[in-house]
Amino acid sequence: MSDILTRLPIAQPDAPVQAAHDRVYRGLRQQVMHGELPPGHALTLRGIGKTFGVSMTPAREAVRRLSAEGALSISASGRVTTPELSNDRIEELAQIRALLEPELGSRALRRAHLALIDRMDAINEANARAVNLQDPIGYIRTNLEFHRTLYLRAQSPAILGLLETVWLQLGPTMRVLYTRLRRTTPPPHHRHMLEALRAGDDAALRLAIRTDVTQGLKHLQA
Amino acid sequence: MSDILTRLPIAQPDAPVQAAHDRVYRGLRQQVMHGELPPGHALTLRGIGKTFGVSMTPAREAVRRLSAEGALSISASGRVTTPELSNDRIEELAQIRALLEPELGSRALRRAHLALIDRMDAINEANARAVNLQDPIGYIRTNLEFHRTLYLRAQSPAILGLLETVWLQLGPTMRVLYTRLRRTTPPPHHRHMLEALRAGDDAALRLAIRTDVTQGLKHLQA
DNA sequence: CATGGCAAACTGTGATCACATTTTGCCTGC
DNA sequence: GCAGGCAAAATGTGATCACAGTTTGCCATG
Repeated sequence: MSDILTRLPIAQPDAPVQAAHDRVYRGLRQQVMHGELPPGHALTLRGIGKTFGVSMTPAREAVRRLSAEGALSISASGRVTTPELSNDRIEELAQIRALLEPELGSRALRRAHLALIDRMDAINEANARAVNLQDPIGYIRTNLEFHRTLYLRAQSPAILGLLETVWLQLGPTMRVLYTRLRRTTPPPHHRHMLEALRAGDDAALRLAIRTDVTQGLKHLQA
Repeated sequence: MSDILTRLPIAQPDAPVQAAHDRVYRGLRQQVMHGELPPGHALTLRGIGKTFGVSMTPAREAVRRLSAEGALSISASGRVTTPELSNDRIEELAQIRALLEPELGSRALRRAHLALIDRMDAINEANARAVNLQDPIGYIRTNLEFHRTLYLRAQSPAILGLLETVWLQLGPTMRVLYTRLRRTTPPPHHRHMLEALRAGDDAALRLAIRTDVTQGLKHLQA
């Protein structure tokens, strides 16, 4: 049961032929978003190419695309690393999440049905298991999947797309955050979100989401 | 051919050495954001390269970066065009502006001073002149500059960066909008924004910005 | 006049290469 | 022991090329 949940959330039903640069892009993107790479981790085009079995050209395109989304930083001399965020930038990104995510939740609420809430419940349990296992990557993955499952219902691809780039930028930082504080209990506000969803309470849902988003990142401010 | 001539490195005393792909990126980005290209306009890598005097490689990188920001669309077969937005997507992007821009305005308000307001006033007059001249590109440019001048004061680069990608996506569409409705009066809410700024009234500023952003794009909904 | 098809032109993709710059690591001299 | 410097290795950049897929334009056919 949990095997399904640990799989990639975005499963393309019909994946025709993936261009090489797209395979590289997706692979790197998942590594960054799920916090598999620490902040400041260095990458090389030749190394990426070797990992994915392609030449430098597709690796460069994937890197260029990811750096445009803020998932990777490129130094003045062109070297590629995962970003190291300042506290100010983390605060800004948290603020963006606090603005966009309640809106997405509200839009999803109008279209939500019981099966959706049940699915979120299951993901939340997988999230709790990741907490018990002290598995930061699993924690980040299930946490994002919990939110994304709800927001997909909002039918607002532009907003969700923008939000995912924010998640991307926070990926390496969240890894540090969740490895450092070794939490022992799952995020309490996921329960509040589920309750508000069942009750159809828009204001309560917005508040629960905003609190969940804001609180998690507060702990990082050193 | 004059191929050799276009490839000769020309010594530029003042200009810092700018990577070729970055020059191409900036050039295309400005064309898109200022509405110099209509929605659906086709571009080719070889054509872009020729325009900027570079080979396909930097052109491809610039295009890849811009498509990651939503400034360009890439078809299934890899063809590059400016995006043609659906009404739903326009509504979403307007909603994002309505969420982010009041926040940026509010942050800027705390740091605003008289010289800033004067500068915005001057830009607004240039905007009015563009209206009189029926110059859509000038109108879009000065309109964005008006907003950006304010938001730069917010000292929130992450939020502003995200917002600029939204502007980018709306560029070609705004061109259509403003050429179609041939407005004869400048946007009235710019005045309200300036008044709220002078009064230091946060709530009034947020409302003025939200209205300005929302109203402009309402006219496009067919 | 409309339609189908086919060849030519066009276009994006990925590999490879030469080159300039940066980074690394070692070794000398103090 | 510690800088400083220098050569070697590593790295990103941009040009070029072959290739496959797509689009275009023209002509024959009905």
